[in-house]
Amino acid sequence: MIQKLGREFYLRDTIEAARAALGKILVHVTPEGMISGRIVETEAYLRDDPACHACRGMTARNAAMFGEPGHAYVYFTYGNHYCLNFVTQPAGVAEAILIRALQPLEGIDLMRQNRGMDRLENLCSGPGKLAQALGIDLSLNGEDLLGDKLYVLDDRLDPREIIARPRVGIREAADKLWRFYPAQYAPWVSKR
DNA sequence: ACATCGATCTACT
DNA sequence: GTAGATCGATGTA
Repeated sequence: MIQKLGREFYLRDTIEAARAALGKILVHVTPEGMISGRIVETEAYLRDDPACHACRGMTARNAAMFGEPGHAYVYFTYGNHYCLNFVTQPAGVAEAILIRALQPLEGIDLMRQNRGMDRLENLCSGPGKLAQALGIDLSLNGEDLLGDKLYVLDDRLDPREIIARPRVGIREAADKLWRFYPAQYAPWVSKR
């Protein structure tokens, strides 16, 4: 029986959570139908990390990161794209994991429609892409991941090697290997 | 007020 | 491999 992840999954060390999220299934229930995919790439953002949106305190944009764990933090960037994060750690500790790629599972026709792209490997292989494919925007910022609209299902990941690399698109803390993906899912991730 | 730039993606060369 | 899109958040005046 596959279960929705509980609050305790998110209430812990963010790097551990970023690794543990690999293999889990992200589900968005939309009016057009259910869209889901397996999480195959994550990045950890910690409170004192200069690359983290919250490292200089709370603003209107990053407020969700300071809230309860197990909620979504969605932000808009580059004038075009939304990115989805899961808030970790207790309220007041602003940390999160960025969901960077999915292996498409359900609602693939909807994904193709939302993306205007056909190739399966190009539907969710990047944070902006997967948000577009799943129809995720700012209306889901702060959404409870234990609700019925946007949630995460537990699943087993083959206990093979998880690869750790520097995070993508940041200048600071380039020495930190806080981007994770399982070797066997490399075809679905944003970059090798 | 104004300038800069970003946890990106696509199209084009 | 590189440029252009596109706009809100943030920093500087």
